[in-house]
Amino acid sequence: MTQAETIDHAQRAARRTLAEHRSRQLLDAAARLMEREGSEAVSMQALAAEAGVSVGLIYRYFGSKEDVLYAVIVDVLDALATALPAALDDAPEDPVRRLAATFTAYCTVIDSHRHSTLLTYRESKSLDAKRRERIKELELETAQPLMRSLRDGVSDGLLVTDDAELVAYDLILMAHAWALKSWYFTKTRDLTSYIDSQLALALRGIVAPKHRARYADLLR
Amino acid sequence: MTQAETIDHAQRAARRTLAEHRSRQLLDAAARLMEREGSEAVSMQALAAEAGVSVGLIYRYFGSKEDVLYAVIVDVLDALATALPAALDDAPEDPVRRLAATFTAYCTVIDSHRHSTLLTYRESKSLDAKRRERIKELELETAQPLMRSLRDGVSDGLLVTDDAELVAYDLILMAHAWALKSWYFTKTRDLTSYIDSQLALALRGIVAPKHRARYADLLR
Amino acid sequence: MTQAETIDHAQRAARRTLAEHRSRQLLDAAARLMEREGSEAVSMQALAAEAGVSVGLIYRYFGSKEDVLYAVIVDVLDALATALPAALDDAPEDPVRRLAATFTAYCTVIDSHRHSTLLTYRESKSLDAKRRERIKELELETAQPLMRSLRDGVSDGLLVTDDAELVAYDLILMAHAWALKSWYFTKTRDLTSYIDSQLALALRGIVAPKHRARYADLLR
Amino acid sequence: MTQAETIDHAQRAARRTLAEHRSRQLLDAAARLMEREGSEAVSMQALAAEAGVSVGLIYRYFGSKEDVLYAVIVDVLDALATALPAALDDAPEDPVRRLAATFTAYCTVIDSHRHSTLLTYRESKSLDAKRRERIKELELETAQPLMRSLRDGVSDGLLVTDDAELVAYDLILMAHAWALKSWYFTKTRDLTSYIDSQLALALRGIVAPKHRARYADLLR
DNA sequence: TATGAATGAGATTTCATTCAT
DNA sequence: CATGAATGAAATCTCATTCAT
Repeated sequence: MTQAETIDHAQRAARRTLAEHRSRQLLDAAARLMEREGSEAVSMQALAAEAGVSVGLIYRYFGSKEDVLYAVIVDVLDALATALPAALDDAPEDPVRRLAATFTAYCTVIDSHRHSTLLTYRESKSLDAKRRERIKELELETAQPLMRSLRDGVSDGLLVTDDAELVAYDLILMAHAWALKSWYFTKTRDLTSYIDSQLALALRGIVAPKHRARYADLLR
Repeated sequence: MTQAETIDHAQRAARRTLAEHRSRQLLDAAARLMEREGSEAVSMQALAAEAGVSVGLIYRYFGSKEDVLYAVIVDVLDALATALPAALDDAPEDPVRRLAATFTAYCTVIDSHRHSTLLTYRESKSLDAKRRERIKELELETAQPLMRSLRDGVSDGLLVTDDAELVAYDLILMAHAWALKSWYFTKTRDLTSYIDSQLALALRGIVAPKHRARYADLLR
Repeated sequence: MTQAETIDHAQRAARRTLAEHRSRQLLDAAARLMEREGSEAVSMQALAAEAGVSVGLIYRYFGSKEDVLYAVIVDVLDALATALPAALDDAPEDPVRRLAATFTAYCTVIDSHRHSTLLTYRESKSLDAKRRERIKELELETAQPLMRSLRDGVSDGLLVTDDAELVAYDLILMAHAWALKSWYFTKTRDLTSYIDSQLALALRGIVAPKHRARYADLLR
Repeated sequence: MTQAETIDHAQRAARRTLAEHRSRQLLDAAARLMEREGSEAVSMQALAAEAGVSVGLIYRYFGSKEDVLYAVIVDVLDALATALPAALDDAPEDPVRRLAATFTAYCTVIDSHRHSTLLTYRESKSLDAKRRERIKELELETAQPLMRSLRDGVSDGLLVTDDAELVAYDLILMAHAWALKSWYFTKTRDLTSYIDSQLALALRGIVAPKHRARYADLLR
């Protein structure tokens, strides 16, 4: 490697780092802004002001407003893609408990990205078809960890369902509902009790009768 | 009643009819528009074009764009307020079957107002606080028929749950999900099988073990 | 005169009467409306509502909104054209006292048409050149009675001025000012004391020194 | 001061200068536009076209159309607030001559802002209550220099009046009249002779009889 | 790389005017 | 003669995007 190549390499790395740093800075600003102003009124001007950069700069890192929106949404999905497997790292072997751990992690991520989650429902209209498809795909991928535990549970005879897909999606909906209907749920519950209640309800529908005693703690 | 009064009366009636006709025409156009354009591009221009009237005319029947949006959303809630009690008219006495009938009606209404339902999630941001509150109230009212059947079922020892509110809301979410995630669910299901599956799943979580046999048809 | 002609004649007269009645009704409504809403917001719709007729009907008696505006303004000028000569009917022979009587009548008419007077200043922009000219002419005509008294006073050696035109116009301005700056003048004065003060001030500038004693009452 | 700070400082100064430049450019364009179009058609489109900028840019410097209107009006009042004291700098000590100098300056400013002055009468309706109040206050302040000279003249026994406020306001009206009724006055007079005539007329009403000889030049 | 002034298309809303009844 | 529903041009304002510096 020549000296020039080394410098070039270092420069490119630095540039990539800066780019990542900027993206994060902007995404965080977007989250902060939505938290404060309510996930509406996310104009490029407002975003620039919140991030402490110029509007022009945003266009250096994102091609369009749609790009920013997309990135914010993907950010939640990325967080889920990271958090769900991580939650399983120190979870027990038991598929039902793994399912519980996954659902808990799901809800926790949604809670910390409440406004971005709303954005998924509100603004995905302004995304083009391709991106909308990609988001759907990513969302489906977040269902996989739930589905895996479910299927394992069924294989082991712990759970009973002939439609794991539907169950998984219902669980996802329950998690999303925490963001979508927080005005309702937070009136009488905090996140922990919401998770417990929903989990109990869902599990009661699928835990095999003869194993219910074993999960008494989860079924309330 | 003099002749003049009769005419006056007739005219006023005609005018009221026209007003209702126009409102309906506009609301239907809004629904159609969202159906075709994907619930984006709900501009007053587009709405006027779709309804085949002028922009100005919309403002004779609705005070603002917000008014139109609100009316579209309330329309769904009104349909629910009408359909849910109606569904119970020729439902059996059994609370569990009444619950099933209510949920079925709920899903059916949502299905026929799929795009308006999406609007509730997408555009309620552009509604002022008062209207947003009113919509929440109306939505909660749609939970009442579900809740009533649930509580009756619990009183009769047919159902077991200590959180009827949560169960009711989960059922509503499942109904809404048919609109929100139709891109996913319609891939492998039609409305009827969606209703059956969700109902089976939900009921399995709450039907008292000793009465499960009685509802074998509902629990699949 | 044939019978047909008689009927025709009677009909035409009735029609003319109706037309006059309608015009008056509308002009009065306009005045009332401006009084209440502040001489802005005089839309044809609002005018129709205030007059208790339909918008369409206004167009039967006035060709356009401009016509209505013009008629309202001319109404004030007509009132002046009637009131000023009338005020001189039972005024003394003395030119100075006739001047005082004319000014008093001028101010009184302006006071009772305060909002229409404002309209002259505010909306004459939206009148076409021809009408604007006509209004100027009519306004100049309202200056004539003042001018006549002034000139008579000068002939009789009671008044001293070589620019009766300017004095007359200043008096008109003082009268208009009661409408234009009522927010200021009404704070400390009523119409009568306003007239007295302005008259005293104006007369002190033009009454011949040797006749001042004679008008001590007017000069305060 | 570091180099960066210097640059920063310079940039901010440049920006302030640009902002002032733009405001002036827009205010001047507004005046020009009204001059040409007769103070009607002051639409944001027209203003932008006249100023040679885009509509959007106007909103960077003024929050609303009302803001622009207000600024144009305040511009005249500012010009008066500057010009009236300045006129007294090289005026003689004599209160009557100072009064004359102030009135002359007042009329001169009005003459050079004729169209903006009309705007005060025509468009103040479209200003909100707060701004309307502020304009009234500023207008009253322009009366102060006149009032001061008047009171000084009364103290010195040169002028006689028990209502300096009214006299001052009449002088202001006379100045405004040059803009309001220029169609009439400019037919036979130029600004200078208008000022002389009005001043002579006003002073004749208030100069103490025994001092009239001293101001023969002003009283004609 | 970074700025932010400038653009202009597009959105909502008003209201004078028309015309079928 | 009278109505008022319907029209649509025009006005104000916003905001994603560009570009000269």
